[in-house]
Amino acid sequence: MQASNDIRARLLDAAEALFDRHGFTATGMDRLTSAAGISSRTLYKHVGSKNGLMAAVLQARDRRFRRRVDVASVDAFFAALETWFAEEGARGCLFLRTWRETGGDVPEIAEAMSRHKAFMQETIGELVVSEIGSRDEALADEILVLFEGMVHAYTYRGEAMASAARRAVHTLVSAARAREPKTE
Amino acid sequence: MQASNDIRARLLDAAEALFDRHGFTATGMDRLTSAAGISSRTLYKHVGSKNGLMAAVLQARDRRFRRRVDVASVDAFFAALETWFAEEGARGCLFLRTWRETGGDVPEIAEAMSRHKAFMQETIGELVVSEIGSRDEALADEILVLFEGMVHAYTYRGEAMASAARRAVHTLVSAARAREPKTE
DNA sequence: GATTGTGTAAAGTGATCGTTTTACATTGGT
DNA sequence: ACCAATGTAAAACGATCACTTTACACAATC
Repeated sequence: MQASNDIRARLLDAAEALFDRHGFTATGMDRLTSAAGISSRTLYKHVGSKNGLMAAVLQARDRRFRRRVDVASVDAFFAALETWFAEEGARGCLFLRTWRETGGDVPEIAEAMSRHKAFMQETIGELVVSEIGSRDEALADEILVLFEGMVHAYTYRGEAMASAARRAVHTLVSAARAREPKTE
Repeated sequence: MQASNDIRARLLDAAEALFDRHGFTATGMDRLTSAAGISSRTLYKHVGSKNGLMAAVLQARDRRFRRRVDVASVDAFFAALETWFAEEGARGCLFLRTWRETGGDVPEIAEAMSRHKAFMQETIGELVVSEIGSRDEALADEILVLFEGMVHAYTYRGEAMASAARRAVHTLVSAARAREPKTE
């Protein structure tokens, strides 16, 4: 059981790196098995199929991501994103990328994407409350656009896009506070 | 020559639709030839390879996109984007998607992506000038993040993300105007 | 100490990949 | 009338695809 967890963790780590770097469709099963150091028989025993492997990878990535952005303020949220990119590199949202690469036609992948994005929306909504003092879905949506924009623009423009997003989010929050000064 | 242009146009149209809908790697050459109604020999005579086809598709798409966003104000720019999405659907930036799907390893595709993104940056920079009265790279970068965010968030949240982006861009431009009131 | 579970290595499944080739029909210009 | 260009249909190319199967090794459990 412990060895089984080891194997699964090794597989998911290797698969996440390969899918992220080379794309889902372009990564063959032989590359995955040899990178994880396991046989193809074992891989299929554990995750059933290539789609199943991707779904497991996305679930693990989502868990890791949630831990990373468990912070108290909007600015800390964007700072956490910036740290993630600096440490792991930024190649765009793996959920969206895989969802689109498969034409949205793979249910397990579409659902993993939906869950992840719903969590992001809820997280930002709560951060807005702690910033503004009340729910403000309009502001939350604006910040969601900035979040998504930073994730993707960072891939080709780098750190400048992180600074831009943080400046913009500060301006938007200030404007919202001035508009509706419930707290302070 | 006229028939040759017809064939090429038909090929690029069909290929763009298939690549956009199903992804670059997942779309096979037989699907492309039968959708365009041409033989594989003709396809290879015209574009040389699958990568060459994608590069040609991206170049045509870039031309079409530039015509669409040839507008006079930042708000008109986002309005043009919204119209594009309403008419053609939004499945994320085809340049970024294809670039990442190929791991950034196909030079012709990487260059098409770079050219397109450089144009976007320059276009937004000029729109900021006409809005603010002078160059403001910081504001332009913030708007670029909003643009990229709208493109990708629209794929899973729809029109709400277009409204959010337009609200946010208005707030950012107003704040910049208040900060640096060169022209009125 | 036989059984059950879980692993490996490696060959084999048929299908599909991108690309080339062969053979032939149609066309427009000199 | 002929030649060169440009198209089609279809077979063939070897490679690779996701996935399964066969045969075997080493554990721990009852």
